[in-house]
Amino acid sequence: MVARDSLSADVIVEAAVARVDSHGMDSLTLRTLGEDLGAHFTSLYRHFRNKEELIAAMFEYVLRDVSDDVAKAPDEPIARIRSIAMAFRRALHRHPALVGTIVATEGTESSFALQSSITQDLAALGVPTKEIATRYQMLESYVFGASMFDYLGAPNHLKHRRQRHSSSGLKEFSAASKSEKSVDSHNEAAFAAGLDAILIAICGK
Amino acid sequence: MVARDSLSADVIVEAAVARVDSHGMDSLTLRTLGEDLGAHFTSLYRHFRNKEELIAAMFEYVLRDVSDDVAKAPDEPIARIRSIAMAFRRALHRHPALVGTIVATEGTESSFALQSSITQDLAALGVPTKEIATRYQMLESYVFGASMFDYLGAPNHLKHRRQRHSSSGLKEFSAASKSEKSVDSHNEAAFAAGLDAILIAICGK
DNA sequence: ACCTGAACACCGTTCAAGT
DNA sequence: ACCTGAACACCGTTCAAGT
Repeated sequence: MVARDSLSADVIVEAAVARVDSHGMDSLTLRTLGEDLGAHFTSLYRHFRNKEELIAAMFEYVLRDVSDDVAKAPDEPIARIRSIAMAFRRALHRHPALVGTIVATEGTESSFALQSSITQDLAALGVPTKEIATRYQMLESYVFGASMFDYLGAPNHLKHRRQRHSSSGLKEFSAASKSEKSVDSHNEAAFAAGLDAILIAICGK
Repeated sequence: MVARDSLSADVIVEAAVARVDSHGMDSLTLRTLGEDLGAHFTSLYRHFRNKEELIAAMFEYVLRDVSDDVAKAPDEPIARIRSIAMAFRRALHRHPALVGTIVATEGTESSFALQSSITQDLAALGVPTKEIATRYQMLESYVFGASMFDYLGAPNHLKHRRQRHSSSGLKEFSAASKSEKSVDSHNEAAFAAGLDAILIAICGK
């Protein structure tokens, strides 16, 4: 049905990302994806050994955006770490359903490069060598963890969070739950504030 | 096959939790669970409208442990919030595969009670009313998010994290990745330190 | 009333068959 | 060499049938 060789790993990954962006991770099946591409679903196995490998490629796809931002990050270690963390957050904010792909990855080249870079920044700040692993992990768990939690259920995460705020019945949450937009800005403000708190903790000697 | 009325919602939930504890969330299917219970898998529908409802009940099951600890929490607001957060963490540490159940829940009575309690603690500390929602969310995203990230892939999460530390090739991570036990204690130490950082940030005026 | 069994519409994955 | 089609072993869910 489809033109020969019109399928490539890149084309498939982009279609997969577009699908989860608009319909969520649950809607990603080989059959629906094949339909999006106008190809028989079994032909996807020519480019990916299995679904897990496709999902890992989707994660790499979002990491590519981050790498561009990292190149422009400032030199001062703390500002640099914050900048990298925010770049991750922005990438996931653009494709919230992709938080579900963090699961699958064993650790990619790009992620090791970032880990190495941040490790060096921490060392430059005078963090004792034996504390670096724990400090790094505080950052990693926070950035990925908070994003996972915030974006869970994408693309309906804002609707869900808003509903939860509303049905709590607490007056303190009525402003935040006014609209999906206000939920989103509260989300992002809370993330940035939490990141600053974590940064203060991990960058001290 | 099974004795009449031997099945109850509680029995099913406990069997489901036992299964995910030892074999992980992926292994939880109605068919395997029915086999564990010696019952036909379709008979589970007599107690839960669907699988999602069963998973919500599993989440409530872990919240029950937390409630006991909350009753014993100190009165001083900051210590109290820390104590509640650590109670959550401990409950999830006991059943790491249950982090996957956080997804499904819309917000349960128990969770609203905790939200209300923490909201009052923040108010007692003099946090401005209009900031409470954001502060609360910093805590919620941190506690659930970091735990989700740390325990992802349970019950093999320690093996995976250890592998990732090892294959990073960074000398700073060799001590942490010595054994699964050391990975675990680094995990928990990082969580506690991050929690303290978040607490400082959210409890200030 | 409670449990079983067959059936349905979906999955991911494999592999022989077409061109 | 590349794509298709049929088949397989699984899912969650529904519902008529047994007792």
